[in-house]
Amino acid sequence: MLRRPTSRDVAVAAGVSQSTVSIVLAGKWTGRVSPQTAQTVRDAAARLGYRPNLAARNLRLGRTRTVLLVVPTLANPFFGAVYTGAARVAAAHGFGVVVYPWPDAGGPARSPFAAPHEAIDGVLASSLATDTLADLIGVRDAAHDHRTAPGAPLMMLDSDPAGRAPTVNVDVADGMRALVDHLAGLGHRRFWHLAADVDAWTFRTRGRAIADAVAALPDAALARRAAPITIAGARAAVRDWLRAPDSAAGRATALLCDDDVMAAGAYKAVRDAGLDVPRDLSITGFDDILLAEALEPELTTVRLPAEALGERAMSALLEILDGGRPRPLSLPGDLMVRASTARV
Amino acid sequence: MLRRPTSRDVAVAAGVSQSTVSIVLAGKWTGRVSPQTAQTVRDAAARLGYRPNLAARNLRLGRTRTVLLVVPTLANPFFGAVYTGAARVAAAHGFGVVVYPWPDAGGPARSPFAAPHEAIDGVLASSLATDTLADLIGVRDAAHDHRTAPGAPLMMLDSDPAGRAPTVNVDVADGMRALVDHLAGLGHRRFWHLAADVDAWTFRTRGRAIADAVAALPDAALARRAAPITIAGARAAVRDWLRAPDSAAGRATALLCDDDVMAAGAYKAVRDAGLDVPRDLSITGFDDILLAEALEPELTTVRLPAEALGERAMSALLEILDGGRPRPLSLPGDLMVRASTARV
DNA sequence: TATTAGTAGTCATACGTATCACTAAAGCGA
DNA sequence: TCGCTTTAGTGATACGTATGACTACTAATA
Repeated sequence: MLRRPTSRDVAVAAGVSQSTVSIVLAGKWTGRVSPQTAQTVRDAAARLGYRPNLAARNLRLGRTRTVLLVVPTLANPFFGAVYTGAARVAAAHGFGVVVYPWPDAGGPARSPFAAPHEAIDGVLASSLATDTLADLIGVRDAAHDHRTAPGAPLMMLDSDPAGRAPTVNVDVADGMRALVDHLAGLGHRRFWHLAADVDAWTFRTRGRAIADAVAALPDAALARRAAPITIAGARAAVRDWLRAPDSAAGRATALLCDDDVMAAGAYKAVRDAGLDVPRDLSITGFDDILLAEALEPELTTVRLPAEALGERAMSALLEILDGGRPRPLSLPGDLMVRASTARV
Repeated sequence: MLRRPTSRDVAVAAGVSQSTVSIVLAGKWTGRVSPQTAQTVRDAAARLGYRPNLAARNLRLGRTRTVLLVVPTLANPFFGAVYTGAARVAAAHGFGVVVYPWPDAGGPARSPFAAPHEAIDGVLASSLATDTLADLIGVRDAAHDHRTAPGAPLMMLDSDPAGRAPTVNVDVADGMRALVDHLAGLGHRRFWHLAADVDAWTFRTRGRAIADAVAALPDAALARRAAPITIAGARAAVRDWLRAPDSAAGRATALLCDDDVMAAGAYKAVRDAGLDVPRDLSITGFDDILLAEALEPELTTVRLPAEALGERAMSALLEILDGGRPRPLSLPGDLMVRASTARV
């Protein structure tokens, strides 16, 4: 019956005590063990294929060097990129990252901590309602001591900065303003905003930014409709809009979509109506997912710095774990001017 | 100094011993504790907000009820769907799933087990080279006892069934055959195959299936070129191909792409050449990602049952953990006939 | 009454690690 | 030789849980 080797097995093999093995393999405490002994221990460990038992280590230390990354869904590659950035920074600090899609998996009723990932030092959450999540996991006060969740420190990403947890965000307002300014520069004055029918900070912010930017233009008009974030949903909404434009403003010359996927649906509705993008209607998206470049014409949109966002958020969370208080941060998006926008 | 409550704290609050708390909260062992006592314990636990310490439990039990899901990347939503299916089945059995993108994060040199996720009962790996991975983590023999990784049981998904680990696959060959038959039914006889330049089982299988299916047609011709799985890469390859068709067969009337993304690139190359899809060239993809429906014309492709795949693979892995030996399994893909294929 | 069977719960222990408190030996100046 | 410091290592312990072995008590049977 093969058994996984423990530090005690290594100790026996190396002819030292278990304490010595632990000291050597921890790496610190140099000077407590002679170089020769240390080498003997390391050799024995390698020979036996020893790997520390993490459950035991975590129990002993009361921390796990693991961070939970909560994302709304893995169906959107944006969150994959956030993970990549976060994991890179975490790994550089000896931390691991566990991904948990929520509420995508398990549904809103099931707390992320109903999952067996509970052995966690901190939580990084993306694009979620801060306070809902904070309630679920119990945000750490300074009074709490340094144990594993619940009560783990919470860092938010792409979320309402007015919430209870510190945030790292994309400067969504700035990105939307760039889109509106780009369109205004092409002579557009009558705008439609196809809004995502999701109550999330990022979409509320996108809507407000459009309203503000258009309001700043002389003689500009703006109408707004909501639709689900799907190709079919956006297609239907824009189809109806084109058939029955709002009486006052008439048909817009530019359509700002909350999201690239909705823009894809808008393309279809425009074609359904026998019109052309961008000749009859300029269209913009937001996010710059793969889709944006695949569409014909290629979509003018704003690229979100997903990996950088993950990196900065993880840095901030690690700072919190070290007792720091990171300041709120905003990263700019990149305006990607492509072929879906044209002069009126 | 607030401390996270332990089972001992609950015991004190309920006026019983720690063992009793453990027995009650484990749920089994019924009959060992009277209903009244059990209720008292549960009340106390709820009042204190007690949550078991997983590190301690894992150490004690020698297992974690957690499975590692290794996927090549999270940039592809296919793997998000695999996760969703796998997590659903796992949760129903009291297991959690930890996602690890590999080699996407960390690179090939870094074993998945360099990450602090090592406390794991089994590994589910998707779309990877079985033997490479098996070497890295050490596939479990029957001789090993039931401890955490390395040496954890391995279950593969969308991978070579001839490898050392059991597999759950999409019936890729059948899907490709369906595409070729569909095209043949539209009168096509001259085919191009735009192959992914990635050495993976699924792509090798796609290529072989196309070759076999075309060979089974009378008077049919097939040529093949490789390209990276990107819009730009596929676009360039198809552009060259259209400019300089292979001497013998001439320009094909149907282009089979290994992947939807490559099909998106092919669309662009066809337009660049002043041609039309599907009038001048029918195009097919594979996978049915969001892109397929966004393209204009919508792409004929094969939908992979990603969630079902995750579900079945997780079931099989749990069966292995129970000492079973699941049989290899293949799930059919769905032919999605859309507008990118037409009569010659 | 003596014995057995069943019920309700407690005691003690081990999982594998990291670290504090300790010791034995050696070095060293006076 | 004596005290003092430094070096190199060991012993013991606790983290929080689950569970086998045990006990105290009650009820049933002979």
